[in-house]
Amino acid sequence: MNICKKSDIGKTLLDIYDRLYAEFGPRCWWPAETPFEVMIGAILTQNTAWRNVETAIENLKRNNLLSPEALFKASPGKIAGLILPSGYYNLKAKRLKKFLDYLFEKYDGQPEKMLRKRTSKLREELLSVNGIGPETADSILLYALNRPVFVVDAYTKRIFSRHGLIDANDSYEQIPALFTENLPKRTKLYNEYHALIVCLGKLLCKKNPDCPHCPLMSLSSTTNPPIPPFTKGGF
DNA sequence: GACCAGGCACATC
DNA sequence: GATGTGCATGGT
Repeated sequence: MNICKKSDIGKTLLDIYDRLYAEFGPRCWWPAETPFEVMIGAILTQNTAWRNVETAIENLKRNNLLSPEALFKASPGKIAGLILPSGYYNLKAKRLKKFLDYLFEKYDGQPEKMLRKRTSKLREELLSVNGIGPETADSILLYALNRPVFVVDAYTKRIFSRHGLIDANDSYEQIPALFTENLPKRTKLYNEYHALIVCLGKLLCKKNPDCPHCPLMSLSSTTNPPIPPFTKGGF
């Protein structure tokens, strides 16, 4: 993973957070009106730009389908037509239906009932739903259910491996430990931190991995390899 | 026209 | 276990 002492890693992680916060300010994630909307957005944004997801969510709202009951009753074909702008619409329509099947089977279609269950059990359940992987499950836990879970995405891996804090070969399950074992276990901190990482990741110059505008560049030694180019597939 | 975006499941080796 | 591929629209 890395060779720094634990206390040093914690200080470095907080330093990075402070720099990002100073650069970008509070991100106030997740951009949604209800926990259910967060859950739907988490599925729709899989490998998709958020602006396209916004259009899809607006379509669902306009058709009064952004409630568990309405979406549960809607046909996959109807849903696919409305979420078309988010891409992978047939696939995502099926994934939404699978998630709603789970929500109704376990929680009577009421997301607030999920709050009664332990985080580890909820994560296990979410991962068992076809179409919900680690990042989507953790996004739901953190942003919809306010659990202190650190969300890792391709940006996190790219940026923190660049700065030598994780290994580029670390699995998804290894990376959150860097944060949860070295930072205070606070939902609000994890919420902002991940949102700030995404904000930075979007801005980094794709064609110039050593982007001099990156607010973290002074953390890097000259021996660090350049940020690897983004590759499809993630983990 | 090429590349990328707040992944995931499945097939193949 | 690791790697490759399909899923797909819309912005740059």
